[in-house]
Amino acid sequence: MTSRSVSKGPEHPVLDEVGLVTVLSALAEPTRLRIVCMLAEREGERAWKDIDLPIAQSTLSHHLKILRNAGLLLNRTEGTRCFVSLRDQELESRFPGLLETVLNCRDR
Amino acid sequence: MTSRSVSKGPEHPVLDEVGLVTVLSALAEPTRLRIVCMLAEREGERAWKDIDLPIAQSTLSHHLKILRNAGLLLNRTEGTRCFVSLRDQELESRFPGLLETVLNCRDR
DNA sequence: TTCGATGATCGACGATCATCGAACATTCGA
DNA sequence: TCGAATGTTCGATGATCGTCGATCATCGAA
Repeated sequence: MTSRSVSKGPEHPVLDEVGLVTVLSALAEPTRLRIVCMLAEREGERAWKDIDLPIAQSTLSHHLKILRNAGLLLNRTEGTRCFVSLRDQELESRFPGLLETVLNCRDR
Repeated sequence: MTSRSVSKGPEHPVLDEVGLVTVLSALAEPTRLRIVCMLAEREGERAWKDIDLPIAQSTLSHHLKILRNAGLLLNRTEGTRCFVSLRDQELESRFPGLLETVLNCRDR
C-alpha cells in the first residue's frame, strides 16, 4: 500500500442523490454555464489554470465547487495541480439528454 | 372595434429575446418546476385557481410572473379569471428539446 | 527543511430571492 | 351603484448568492 498517495481531494456526490433542481441551479448562472460549455468543447480533462475567466481565483474555486456538488464535474488533484472534467457519462444516465440539450440550446 | 375588450393583461416577452440562463433560472426552483410540470401534464390551459399549492396567493402570482417573463408560460385574462398555459411550441423552436428533456428528467 | 505555487476556505459586502400580508385595480353580479 | 371575487403590486423580512481579498493547507522543488 505504498502507492502514490491518493490525497483524498474534493468530495463528489453520488449522482443518484443529486436533484434536478440542483443541477438546473448550477447551470443557471452565466459563468458556470460558460465553464461547462468550455469543458464540453473538448474531450477529457482540463487544467485548472486553463480556465481563463475574468474573475478572482477564489470566485472560480467557488463556482467549481458548486458545479462539483451538483455532480456536473469531477475534480482530480495531482500534486498541487488540479484537473477538472465533465461527468457526462454519469449525467447522461441520471439525467438523459439534459447536458447535451442545454449545451445545444446555448449555441444559438 | 367594439369587440370584447381585450383587457391588455400581463406582458409576454418575445422568445428570441429570452436567454437560456433566464429559462434555466426560472426552472431551477422547486415550486416553479412543479407548476411547469403540472401544466405539461395536460394539454391546453389551466385555471389559476386550479394551481393548488401550499403557498400564499401573492407568492403564486410572483412565481407565475417569473415563469411568464422567462417565456415559459402564457397568461390569459378572461374577465376576473386567469388562465395559464405553456408556450411549448414556441419554446421548442427557441430551445429545442429543452422543456421536454427537463420534464422527462424530473419524472424519476 | 524551507520556500514558492496552487487551490480551498474564511469573512465580509451588496445584491437578489422567496415569502408573506396588506393594499390596490378590475370585473362581474346583485 | 355597490359589493364580492380575483389576481397584481407593494413593502418588509430573512435567506441565499456572487464576488472579493486574505488566510490556510498541501505539495513539489531547491
